[in-house]
Amino acid sequence: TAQLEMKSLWDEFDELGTEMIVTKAGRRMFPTFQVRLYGLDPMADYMLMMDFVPCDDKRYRYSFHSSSWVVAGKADPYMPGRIHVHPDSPGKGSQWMKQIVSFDKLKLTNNQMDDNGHIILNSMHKFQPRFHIVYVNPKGDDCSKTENHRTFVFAETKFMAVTAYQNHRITQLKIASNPFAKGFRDVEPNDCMVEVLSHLNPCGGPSRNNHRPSSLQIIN
Amino acid sequence: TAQLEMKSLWDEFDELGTEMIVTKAGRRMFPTFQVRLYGLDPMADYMLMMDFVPCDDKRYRYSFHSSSWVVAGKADPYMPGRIHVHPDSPGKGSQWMKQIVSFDKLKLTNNQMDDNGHIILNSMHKFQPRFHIVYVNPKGDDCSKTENHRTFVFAETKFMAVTAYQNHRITQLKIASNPFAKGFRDVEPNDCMVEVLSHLNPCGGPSRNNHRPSSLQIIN
DNA sequence: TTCTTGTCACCTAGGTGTTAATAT
DNA sequence: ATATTAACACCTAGGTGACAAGAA
Repeated sequence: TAQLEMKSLWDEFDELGTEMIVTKAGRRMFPTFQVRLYGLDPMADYMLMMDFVPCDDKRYRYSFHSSSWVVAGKADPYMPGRIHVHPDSPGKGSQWMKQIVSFDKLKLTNNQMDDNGHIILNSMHKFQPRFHIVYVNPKGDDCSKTENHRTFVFAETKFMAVTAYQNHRITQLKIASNPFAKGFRDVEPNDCMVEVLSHLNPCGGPSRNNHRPSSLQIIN
Repeated sequence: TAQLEMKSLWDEFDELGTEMIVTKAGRRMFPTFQVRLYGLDPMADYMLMMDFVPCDDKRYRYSFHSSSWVVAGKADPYMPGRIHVHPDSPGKGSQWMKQIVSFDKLKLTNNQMDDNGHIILNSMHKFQPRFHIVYVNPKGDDCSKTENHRTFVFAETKFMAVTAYQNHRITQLKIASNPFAKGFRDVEPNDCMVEVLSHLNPCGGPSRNNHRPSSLQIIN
């Protein structure tokens, strides 16, 4: 069995409509897809992997008027998606279970010609990440004889691929929760941010920010 | 078989008498111990590891008068050294051979109570790094039946463990060749440095350095 | 109009030797 | 005297959204 890490953060994003940036060079996901595993055979070898499937065959655009995503036609053609194999694969069950498994090396791109092994997604399309555990048979590899593959889908991790954020509330939640975006935080985390930052370091301290004026800014 | 990477850089250090810093928190080696492997069974599993053995049972001190290391007594007691297992272990022969194997996660410490898994060394003692390839038998693990272990020693990688550099020429060579010490370079790499920097980026460009006056400094 | 691209300041994270203070 | 420690400025390396310019 597999349990999604940071589920409450994923839920917050999902309620707003998660967006993930795709770039030519490849962009990491945030939140990062992380799972905790239970019930594996400690001695057996497993491959862990992820892929992404379209949620529907529609293309979307963001309506700033209604602050929501609206259908903008039929989906662009989608090749059978690439599979991202966790770099620690193959590994023993005991190894995978003794700590959280993090897919932080996985990157998303919109470059159909990508040769860096990144996951290729169509922008303005909706995707569902999937997580796979594959049991590696040591020798007698009788294909399709035993159940050797298991797939997990966490609905709260679905997202819209974008080249630039559309929903401003998503942008703000990313800035508030992603440590690498700390440079864009305008105010110190206080009362009104508690529910957002409770997933992370609760004592983040004030941020310094010189790129834009702000009356609440703390300069030190 | 195994081939030492950056051998010419190791040789330069060895001629001066290599020194490696040990700290309580753990310090990486520089140069990093890296090898290129050949002749492994592509399908077989191997563990790759390193350990460190004393070169002698002496304790040294650096004589600034003679600019050399002199014996300063008998060696401090030395526990059987820890073994550093390469984090990609176990891995298939094909994996190990398709790229340089780098022990850049290995750290040296002088803290006898270290619980971070770092290599514990006595300061002011001389050590010889060793590299081991261990063949992992899949099932019938009859111990000491077949030769399943191989050790490589590169004499040019021996070094003195220190808490602070003693030989100033070693300090200068570290600064000139370690990218992380670029902040201490006083002059741009030019003609007289070619043989040192030929192992690294030959077009390093000038460095900016404000912590000490220098008539040759380039400010931009 | 709508979407994409490239550059940038600002971060996180962590590897350097220096230096002054401390220990032995 | 000699050896060790801890804080520090200065790097490498790379992950952020903002922004202006470009493309469709």
